[in-house]
Amino acid sequence: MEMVCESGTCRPYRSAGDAGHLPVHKWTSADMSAIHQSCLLKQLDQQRQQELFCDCNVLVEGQIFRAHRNVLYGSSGYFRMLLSQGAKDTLESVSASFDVFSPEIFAIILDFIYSGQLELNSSNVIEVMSAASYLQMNDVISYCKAFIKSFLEISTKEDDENRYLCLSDSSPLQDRRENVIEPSNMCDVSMSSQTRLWDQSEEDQTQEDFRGTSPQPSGLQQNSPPQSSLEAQMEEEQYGSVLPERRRRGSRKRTATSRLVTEDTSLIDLQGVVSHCSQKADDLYANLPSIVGVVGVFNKDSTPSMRYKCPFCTHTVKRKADLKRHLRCHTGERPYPCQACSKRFTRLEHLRSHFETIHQARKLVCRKCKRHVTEVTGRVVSEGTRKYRLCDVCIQESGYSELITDGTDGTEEKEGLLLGVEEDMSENRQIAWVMDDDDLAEDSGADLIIQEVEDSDEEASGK
DNA sequence: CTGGGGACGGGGCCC
DNA sequence: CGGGCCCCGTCCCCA
Repeated sequence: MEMVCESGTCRPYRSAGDAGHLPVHKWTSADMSAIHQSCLLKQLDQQRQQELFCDCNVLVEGQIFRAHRNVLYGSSGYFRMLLSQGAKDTLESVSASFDVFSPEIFAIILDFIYSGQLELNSSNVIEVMSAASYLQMNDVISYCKAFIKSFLEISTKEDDENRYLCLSDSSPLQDRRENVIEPSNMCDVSMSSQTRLWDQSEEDQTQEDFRGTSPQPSGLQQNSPPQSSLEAQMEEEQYGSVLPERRRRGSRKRTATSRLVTEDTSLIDLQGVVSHCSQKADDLYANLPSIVGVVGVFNKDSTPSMRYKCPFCTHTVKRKADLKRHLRCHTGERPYPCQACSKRFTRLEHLRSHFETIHQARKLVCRKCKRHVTEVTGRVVSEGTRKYRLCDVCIQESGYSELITDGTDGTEEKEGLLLGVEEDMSENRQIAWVMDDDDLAEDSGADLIIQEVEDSDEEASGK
């Protein structure tokens, strides 16, 4: 028995069970599967080019792309959602239109869907990745990330003890590049993508995710990009080996400080890439391609609204300045260090809020009884660099009253207490003492010194 | 174990 | 466009 691929591109196969013939090659099931998928994909691509059985029109900036809905369904989370909505109308042609990426970019995406060949270069990779993010094509995103990583000649970065980004001196650059995909004009991802194209279990899981988190895409309307699994994917990638402390703390989007995962090229952290390349949000922002600015949302009165899309996640913002601010959460940039405790912040207002709360006891609330106090009635208590207020009642109840000086020999008392703090701090223990408001200004950490620094500067000074 | 509060990060938007 | 305010979500700590 001889099996011949109809496309004529595959080599003939002779069954080993055929007594009359010895097998030409010893094919494994994996070979067979790959060949079958390759042949099937080629067939579908031929059908697409001949517009045979195409049941889906994709309109991109006025240009129509004909495709098969089942292929789109299997390749893109966005189309999966879109086509799921119209699943009952199986006999009617389905249309979708986009203005958020160019026809050229979509052609690259569509070629990838039908061939597994992704034509990436340095000038289109961001736009392709952005489009892939919109279309929820994680394979494409992963390979774009890999491409960028290799293109920028990046290496791994590691979290330092301060949980901030720094260059790792521990491993040679060469070693760290072993798992990097070298840049090329053609990024061949055919087998992996094809294999995943019809991976039902994964598809089910993905769809389950989309049901839970994504807004429903609508065919002819331009909506904000659906919540991609990219974010979850990136988060998962980021924290595959991230410090547990960092993972536990922080807000819902802990995107700033993370470790680059290099064991697998599919687990490449673009955010780490960007950070490692010492690109501040300003630089990143200045170099963003035009695709970042998108018209994809309609106001309530149906007028189009311009929004700016982050190239690294699905987030869109109204103002470019907000995008610039948002980019800091991807770059890990924390330009506002607290002079009192060395904690760093992405925004000046966060630093100010932190400083006033933690180091200046600006809250006129007794920390113990929560009652409102005044500058006079609320005495400032200090624990290390931390300060807070206690009302007179709570001070007496807590026994801190013994530490209050009568003003005549207060200097000695305070000096003694301060010395006591230092001694106890050396034993990793803290002791409280009471200060007047005037003491705040004298305390080394009392005045907020706003000093915008770069991470690299801070690291250098730290070393 | 659980609920409340504090600290912090991030988005929207006004000035 | 930057600064700042407000709001909300998340995490951690503590009673």
